[in-house]
Amino acid sequence: MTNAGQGAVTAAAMPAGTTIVQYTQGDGSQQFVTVPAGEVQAYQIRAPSSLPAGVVMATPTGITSPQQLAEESARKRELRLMKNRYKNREAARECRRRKKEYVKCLETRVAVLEQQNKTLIEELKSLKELYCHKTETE
DNA sequence: TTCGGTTCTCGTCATGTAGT
DNA sequence: ACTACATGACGAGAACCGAA
Repeated sequence: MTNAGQGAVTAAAMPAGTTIVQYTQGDGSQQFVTVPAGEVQAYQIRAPSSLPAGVVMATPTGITSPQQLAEESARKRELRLMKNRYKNREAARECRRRKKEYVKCLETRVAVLEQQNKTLIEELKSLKELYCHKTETE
């Protein structure tokens, strides 16, 4: 992350006391870093007009020591976990929605089959009666 | 009214699977 | 091998309900 460039920050979805910095790296890929509240000053915060309300740009300053790099990678790891959590939350919602829908479908099918079963039972009954009368008269 | 038990809902983690 | 996604399992909190 030493080649970090500029990025967007949105505080809205973050745990209290942290902010996310999104970097655009040299190769154009997006990277994220969580920034504890106390460290926000280490970034040069700007707010270009092209970004949505509540989003600002940030440029990190001087991350050079091994310790800082370790902290940085720890932040990256935490951020990755956070992003996974977010995605998984959505996935779980979707999964449950599908499951509900599936169960509803099954219940509908059960109702239809029960009705068919009733009809068939009635049909069988009347056929039996018909058959009985016929054999009686023979 | 309130307390304890039960059910529902949601977020998270772990794990399996398919696609690249 | 790595990644993204789907889903089961689990725990926490909310909602509901009947008994005291």
